[in-house]
Amino acid sequence: MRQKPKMLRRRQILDAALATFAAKGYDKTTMEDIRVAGDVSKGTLYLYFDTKEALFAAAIEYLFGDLLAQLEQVAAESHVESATGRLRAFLGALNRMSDEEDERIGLYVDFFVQAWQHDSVQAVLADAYQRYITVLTAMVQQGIDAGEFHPIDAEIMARIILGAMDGIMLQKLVDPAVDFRPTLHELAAMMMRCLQLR
Amino acid sequence: MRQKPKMLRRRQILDAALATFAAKGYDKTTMEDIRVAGDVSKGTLYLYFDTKEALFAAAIEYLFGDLLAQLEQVAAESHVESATGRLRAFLGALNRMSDEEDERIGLYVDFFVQAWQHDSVQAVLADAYQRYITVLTAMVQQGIDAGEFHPIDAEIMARIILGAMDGIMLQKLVDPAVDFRPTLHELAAMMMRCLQLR
Amino acid sequence: MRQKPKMLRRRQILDAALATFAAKGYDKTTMEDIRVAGDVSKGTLYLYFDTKEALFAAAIEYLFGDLLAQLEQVAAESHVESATGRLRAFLGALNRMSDEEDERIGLYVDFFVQAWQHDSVQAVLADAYQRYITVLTAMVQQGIDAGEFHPIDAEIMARIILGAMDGIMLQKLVDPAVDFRPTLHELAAMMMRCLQLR
Amino acid sequence: MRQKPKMLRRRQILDAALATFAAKGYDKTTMEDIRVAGDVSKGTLYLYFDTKEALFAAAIEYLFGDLLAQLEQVAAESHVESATGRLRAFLGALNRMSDEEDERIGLYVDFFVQAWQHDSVQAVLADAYQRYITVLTAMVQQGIDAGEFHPIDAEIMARIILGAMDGIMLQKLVDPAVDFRPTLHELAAMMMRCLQLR
DNA sequence: AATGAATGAGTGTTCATTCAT
DNA sequence: GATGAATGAACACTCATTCAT
Repeated sequence: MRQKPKMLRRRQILDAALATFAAKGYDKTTMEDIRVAGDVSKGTLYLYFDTKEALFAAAIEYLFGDLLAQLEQVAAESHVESATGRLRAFLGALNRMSDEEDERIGLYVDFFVQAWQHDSVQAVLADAYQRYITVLTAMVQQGIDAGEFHPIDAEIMARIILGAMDGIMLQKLVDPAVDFRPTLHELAAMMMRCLQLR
Repeated sequence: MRQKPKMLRRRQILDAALATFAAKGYDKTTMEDIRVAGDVSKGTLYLYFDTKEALFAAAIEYLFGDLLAQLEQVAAESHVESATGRLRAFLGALNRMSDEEDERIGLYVDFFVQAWQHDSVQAVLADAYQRYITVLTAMVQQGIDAGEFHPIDAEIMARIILGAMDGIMLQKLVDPAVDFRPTLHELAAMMMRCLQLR
Repeated sequence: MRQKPKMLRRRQILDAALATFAAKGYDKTTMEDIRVAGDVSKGTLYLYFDTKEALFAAAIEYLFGDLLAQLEQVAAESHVESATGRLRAFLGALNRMSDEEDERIGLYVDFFVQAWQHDSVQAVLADAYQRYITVLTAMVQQGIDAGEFHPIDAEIMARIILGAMDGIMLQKLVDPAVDFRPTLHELAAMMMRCLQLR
Repeated sequence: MRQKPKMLRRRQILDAALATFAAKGYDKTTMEDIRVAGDVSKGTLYLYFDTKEALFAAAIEYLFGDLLAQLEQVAAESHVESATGRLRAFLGALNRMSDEEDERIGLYVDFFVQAWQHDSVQAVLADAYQRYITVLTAMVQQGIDAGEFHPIDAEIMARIILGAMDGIMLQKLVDPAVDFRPTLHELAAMMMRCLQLR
């Protein structure tokens, strides 16, 4: 195939990898599957990524890259509303994202399993997760500082919220028929209720 | 090897399988690993379980077997206290169990990933998960019926609680240094606060 | 294939490996080649030898095994003759062996090259070579002690003799048409002449 | 990169190739290794040499080129001494060269192994080896003609001497700790002793 | 019931070589 | 002439599963 700008080719591979990992999981995905999905040669795959593990880690980074940057910016910029309003909006955004990622839940959970087994994956996922936690912790803390929320430990709160969302989506793997949206919605409402001072 | 009562031999294999799956995850565990851990021959392994997948599913069932029966009994029997007190006790029991299962978190998450990929695993895990949900839903419902809790959807509440616990433990895979006990503890407290009528 | 006594199967593989290594050299020989030559399955190959390198090392050991044992016994037993006569007989035996190993010269040289690159091969070859040196050194030393030979350093003499034989055979790889027998013969004669006291 | 006179670029590649082949052997050396060592592009490599095999053959030629020309000249020119003195000097020179080539012994032996497998390598090595033999044969013959040496077959003598030197160095691959200089020295002395008429 | 030797399809990875720029 | 991205055939090795004993 013709030469392409390196970054374009890289994306092409990462997109193929993500699609395949999302469909079959890390272990059942073969480099051959990715090769076919990405319409690249085996050699090219290894030209861009040293190992399957490295490709997986890169795919995680790639997937969370824009997403997190976006979230961080949103969290940093919105000066207008009350902390309450902003957190509510943020949770709404997270919920909407979860909706759209319906198909990728297996992949997300696989991230954790592979992080458990491969240090390089753990490093990347830890970084991404920490960024989620940091953003959410900051939002909660602002609410506390503004006197809008109960003075609880903001990071614990952040971990509860993110964990709960992940865990609820987990259920989809056990019963794909389940619609987790009402549960996520109720979770967000409940969290707000718990946080707010009366 | 001397013949053993079938059930004993079965347990021996399941224990070995659980220990190995818990250490290396489903995919990196080989039947040979299990053979060694269980001090059985290859042939015997297949005498008791048709495939690796079937062994994994059986291991899930085995692991949750006693546990769930116990929980269900506890939930059914304890007449004494208020619904509030009983739920509190139940959550406490769950938390304590989670503590002790520290080492098996990876395995638990792997259950979900394999359920995603293998129908037979999904069937078993779905059953176990449903039993958790059912028990917890019942306890919440009793509180509502007794006028102690807000009249929310009991199953959604159950799903939030179990999901949150799972999701919080998930974080351990990303950062093994994290101590999730305070988070779990705070979660339980918050759930009770949200539920209770004032 | 039917089960065979382990040692028989092992030999079957080693014979196939030796034949293939001798024909194509270590690097150009694939495990598949050996599999075919030995009429075994891939899996069986690895059941008996962990890696290609280990199989190569085992093949060296196997090849020199009987041979060296034989030589050592010959050297130890023949009480009858003079040291001169015995050394002459020994060199004659070595020459005859070299003759018959015509086809394997490439393999022998490959032993050295692979020993250079792989420690495990080096270890095995070093052991075999040392045994040759030890036997030959002993024979020379006996001649010196008996007053039949010049009092030179026996091990250096042994190294010269063995080295010269190897080096002369080396020439066959450069020009397969060359007949190294007269050269080997002359070498033996010359060595005897140099050693003997007049 | 700037254009260089063709021959300079060629040497740059050959030097890189020799260094790499000497370190890792023919088969473990990749064209990429040579590319890096030579600071050239992949394309340029193939611009100067059609295949890896051709590059190896060219490297052999390059390595022996000056060396042999030098030796041949030395052999042809030195009219002064007796044949005995000249052969002694020649062997001394060879021994000194061997000393310095300590690091390249693996490579030299690999020449023979690759010659065994690749005709093109064999052709080049055969040529170089023949030149060694020719030079040495001539020197021995001169000694015979001058009545200084026993009237033996000069070429056989040459083959014994060169072979012995090669074979003694071979031992270094089996035990890198061995110091072959005393052995080489003793070999030269012994050869002179055998040759000379008393 | 129990064994463990045997299997072979399948996997991640390498590397000499090509060719559009 | 020089480049380096792209290729794909080939390789060593793995492992779930079978079956003769």
